[in-house]
Formats: sequence, C-alpha cells, structure tokens
Amino acid sequence: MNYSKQREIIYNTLKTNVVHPTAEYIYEILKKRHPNISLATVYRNLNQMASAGIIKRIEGLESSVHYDHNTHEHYHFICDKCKKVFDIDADIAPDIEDKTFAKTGFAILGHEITFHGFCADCK
Amino acid sequence: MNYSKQREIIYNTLKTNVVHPTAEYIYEILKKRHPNISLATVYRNLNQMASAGIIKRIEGLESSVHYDHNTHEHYHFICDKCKKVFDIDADIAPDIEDKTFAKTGFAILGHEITFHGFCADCK
DNA sequence: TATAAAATGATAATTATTATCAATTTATGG
DNA sequence: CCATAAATTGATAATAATTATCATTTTATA
Repeated sequence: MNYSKQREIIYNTLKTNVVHPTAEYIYEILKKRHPNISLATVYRNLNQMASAGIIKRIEGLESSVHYDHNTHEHYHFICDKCKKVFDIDADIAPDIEDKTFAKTGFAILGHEITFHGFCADCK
Repeated sequence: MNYSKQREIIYNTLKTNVVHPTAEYIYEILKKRHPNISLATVYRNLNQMASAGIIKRIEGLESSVHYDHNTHEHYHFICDKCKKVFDIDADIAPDIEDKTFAKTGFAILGHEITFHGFCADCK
C-alpha cells in the first residue's frame, strides 16, 4: 500500500471523530476542506484500511456500513431514536469465540455484537 | 393483518427450509410453483411478519438480509467459504442484555451476534 | 529521473430494497 | 349474503448504498 494524502486525511477524520461514521458522513466532512475529494476515494480507502486491519467495519447497525478506528475487541449499541452509536466493552461476553468453537468445532475468525434500544438521552 | 395466500406460502417456505434464506432465495423457490408471485410481495411479507414478531430478520451476515423462522434467542455463524448460515445456541452469552444494561443504563430492546469463519466442511 | 505500480476523481453500473399505484382479495356490518 | 372499506397483490419505477471502470495523476524505486 502506497502513501496517499487522501488516505491520511480520511484516517485522521475517522480517528478524531467521536462518532462511528459512515463513508458518506466522512465524505461530507472532508468536502468542506477538500472539495475535490471523491466519494469513491473515501469508500476505497476505508475498505482498504479495514482489509489491512488498520480500522474496522461495523455492519448490522443500519443499512449502511459504519467504520471504527478502534480495532480493539468491543461491541456496539445503536440508539433507535437518535441513531448514535456507542461502544460496549468486550467483557460482557468473555471467551465467546472459544465457547463457540468448543460447541461447534467451526474455525472462528471473528464475531460482532450489536445492541439496539434507547440511549440515556432518548429513553 | 389480513390473511393472504401469498403470506402463507412464504411463511411455509421459510419454515420448511433448512437454510436461513434471503428474500431473493425464497422468491426463486416460490416462482417454480407460483410463477405469478412478485418479488415485492416476498419482501413485503417477510418484513411484515418480522415486524409482527412471527419471524426474525438476520442482519450483518452479508450485504443482504436473511430471514429466520426461529424466533427463540439464538445467534448465527456464516461460513466465509460456502456462505451457509448455522445456528449458535444462546447460552454462549448468558445475561448479555442485563450485563449491558447494568454497565450503560441504556434501554436495550434487542441484540444480535454473528460469527464468521470456516464451517466443519470447509475448514 | 525513468518507469512501473498504486491511487485518484468522475461517473457509470450494480445490488438490494422500498415506494407507487391500479386491480384484486379479504373481512365485516347491516 | 352482499356492499363497502381496508388490506394485499403484481408490475415496475425509484432509491440508497456501494462497487467498477478508466483516463489521469501520484508515489516508490532501480
């Protein structure tokens, strides 16, 4: 993977952002300072970094994919009202992959847990 | 919700099917015996039954939504090679909603766990 | 610094899904 | 049992999210 200015600013936007944005959201932010950037470049780089393990894709929250700069094991909660995404600590489901391997014998390469409901502000 | 012949055959197809099909897959099966059925009818009825709690939507497996006639709490594993979807017993993550509520205070209305990797046949 | 590989922006194409709407089917109150 | 309203259908248009294409530009390196 070669260096690219665009990838750098996409990563920085993701990292300094409090939310767990979609590609579209990052694109909207970047457009203000970098009006020439293309939405395809944003998608391309986010997926490229996700493949390389630099960031993570969060699927199953909404129809669109969200991205997360935090690659440590943790889970997500999406508020059904305000649609904000919150981190949930990994210790709510200890050894879940080992347990599942013990039960099934499947080679488990990853897992994802997503909660939904109402956050503190919305409930 | 009124009775409809189409909803009945869609539900029966889902119930008697070993897999966790997508709307498209159900549509392809149904077309053989019911060539006039519309794909929109399949989507409409699956989502309608999911809203009513009669079946469940499984999101986060692939780009398309899968449906499940088993509404009891359980999780899913998708094989990265053959794309088959397997059930995982709920007891791998006991009291996960209570634990998450205790940590966050959020009102939790549901959660989903999806694993991926290689199944017994593919690994 | 010439060259090959990688990345970009613009945009077309694709995929999954939902919306629209006239016609048909279903439920029910008289 | 039928008239009526509400629900549902099939056909298809529309939308939303994402990926593919491709000529041009940028980056790494011999």
